[in-house]
Amino acid sequence: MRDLDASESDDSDLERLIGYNLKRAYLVVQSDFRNALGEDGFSTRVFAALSLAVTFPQITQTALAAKMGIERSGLVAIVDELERKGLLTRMVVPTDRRAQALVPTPRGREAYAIALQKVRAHEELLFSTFTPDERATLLSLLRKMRNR
Amino acid sequence: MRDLDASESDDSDLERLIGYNLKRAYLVVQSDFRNALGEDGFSTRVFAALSLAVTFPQITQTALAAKMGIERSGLVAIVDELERKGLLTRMVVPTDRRAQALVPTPRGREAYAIALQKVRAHEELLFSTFTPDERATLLSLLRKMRNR
DNA sequence: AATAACTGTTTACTGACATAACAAAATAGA
DNA sequence: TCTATTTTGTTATGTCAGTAAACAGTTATT
Repeated sequence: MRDLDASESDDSDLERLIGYNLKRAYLVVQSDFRNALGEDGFSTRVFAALSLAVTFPQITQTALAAKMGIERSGLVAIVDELERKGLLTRMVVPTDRRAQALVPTPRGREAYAIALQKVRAHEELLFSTFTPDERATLLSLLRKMRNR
Repeated sequence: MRDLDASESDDSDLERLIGYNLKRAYLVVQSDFRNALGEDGFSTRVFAALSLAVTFPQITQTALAAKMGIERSGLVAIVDELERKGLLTRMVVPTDRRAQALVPTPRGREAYAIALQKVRAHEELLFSTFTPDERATLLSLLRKMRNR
């Protein structure tokens, strides 16, 4: 799904709204992401979950959902997928029998390392026309938005 | 749906990816948008369609879909909604009996003007901690992304 | 001991898209 | 001019990402 917009910079109200441009830019990244990771690759959210599980091993599902900014219920399917693929396991937490500690398997760590490289290469390509300065600026402005 | 992320700047791989930050920033804007427009307000895509119909009256559905970057089939429901609310009409194109020219009604123009003001006020609030320079920079970087 | 709160889960729902097929109409090619 | 191709709007169907509500089991509070 390429960007079909023929008249690129038509000077409409819409084009002057940050929100609209943010959405369009996000769709560009999103649509390229999967194709960068290939057929068997993760969706963005599964990649994000795996990344956080690798970075914070033994994280609980509630904590992970909070970090991702989604509901606990939504995380279930994501963890199911990663567990089914043998990339992480739900482990018992001795101190709290309700909770599940998410622990990446060795294969999970491997798969993540590979995926991360692909994602970085993908971003490298996507932002090849951006100077390092522009990338850093964009990153920090987006971070600032998240923190309101 | 507020941003539940407690540890704001945990220095994970994810936080260094532009794509991830873009997605999170987009979700912040998206979730605030509807609530800014109130109960009876438009969704982002309906607002976008109305905006373009007002800016380019008599635009055809195919052209509008192209401008929005979505498929023609997806636009049908959006135009249905706007027509049902009496904000625009599908008019006959004399030169091509297949096409429908989208023409905003006076009420449509009014509703759009009001909504646009609300959206702008919303962005003003959302970016209240941003300098004019930062806003302009963010806008131009996002535009640059869209054009690859 | 009783009540409240929390964890992971299921189920059902929504919104925002895509794809494929279609009839009616327009255009291009022979 | 006749035929074949393309285009327009539309319907039907499916997918993906997410929410909300309810639930059982467990832990915390009072």
